[in-house]
Amino acid sequence: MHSISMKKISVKKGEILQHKGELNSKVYKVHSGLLRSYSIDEQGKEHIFLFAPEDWIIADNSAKDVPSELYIDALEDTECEAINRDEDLVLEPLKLLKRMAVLQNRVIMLMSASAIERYNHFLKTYPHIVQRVSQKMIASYLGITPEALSRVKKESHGKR
Amino acid sequence: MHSISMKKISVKKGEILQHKGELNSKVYKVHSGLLRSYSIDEQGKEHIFLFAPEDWIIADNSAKDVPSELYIDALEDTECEAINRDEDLVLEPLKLLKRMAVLQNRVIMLMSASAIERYNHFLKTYPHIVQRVSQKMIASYLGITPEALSRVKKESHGKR
DNA sequence: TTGAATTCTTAACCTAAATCAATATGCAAT
DNA sequence: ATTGCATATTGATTTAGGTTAAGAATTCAA
Repeated sequence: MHSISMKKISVKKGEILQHKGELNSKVYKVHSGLLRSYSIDEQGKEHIFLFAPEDWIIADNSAKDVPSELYIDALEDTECEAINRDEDLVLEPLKLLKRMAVLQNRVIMLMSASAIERYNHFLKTYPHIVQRVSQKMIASYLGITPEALSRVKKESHGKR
Repeated sequence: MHSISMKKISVKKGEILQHKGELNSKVYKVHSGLLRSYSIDEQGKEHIFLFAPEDWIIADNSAKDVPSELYIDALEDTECEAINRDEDLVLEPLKLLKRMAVLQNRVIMLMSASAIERYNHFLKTYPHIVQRVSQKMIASYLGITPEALSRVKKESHGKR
């Protein structure tokens, strides 16, 4: 038997908690503040994978023996704790299922909804995050350019 | 203590195992054959979420108290077993992590890769499935039209 | 085996969103 | 306050992929 390790961590806005390519990546549980995970593609473009505000859990989900795909950094000063991936599995199985649900929704949205629809869905689903991050970040999360988001917002003024 | 329930199920090609909107959806472990999950959007368009060949697990991942988003049906005659979602969590935690990894990859691909790139990635990642399903199905999985896939294949002839 | 029904390919045209570029607005640091 | 820098908006142009349509190739049922 071994005791469970949970390191408390303070991260300043802008600090990178985890780099792409790292091997035994951790799971982070956010107590206060805001973390995000993102990838950078071959053309150097950033794509936000997930926002993690208070009480969310964020991690790279690559297989354990494979280098991580995602960076994780802080969009606000953040207090969180680092948990080992296998321990997370045992500790909070229900949160893990919830994360799966979020991912499933994300895939469905990306495959079947237009930019406007994705934006409106985002507003409804994450009303608290919208005010805390830049348009640029939201656009990146939606999989569109900031320019496209700006135009989309103008259009939807009429419609709601 | 309660015993774990696992029902063996035989599904004929074309049969629907699970409908969108169902409430306590099951997790299916495929022994032989091929299942798929898919959604149908407001315009009536089908989007394949996942292929599940031998030894894969397929399920709707919506929150337990929420109606399922996905249909599951058989692309080939299939032998599988139905497992309750909470039991699946305990039984095969490592497979669950693997499913997360697959989903993460899928999101990254959808956000940052072109149709050609997604197709080539699919070929590399699922070489066995490619031969067993129609172009139409692959296109649907990739999030493009069959016409676009046809074009993409012609283009990549030169390149590899 | 033959007809009917999908599926696949190809082409012409259309549209949503990307790219490029210029200006405007906001914000942080001195 | 003033400079500098990132963000946001707007416009002009391009492009990847969607749509429509028609023919060829496969699959399927009787």
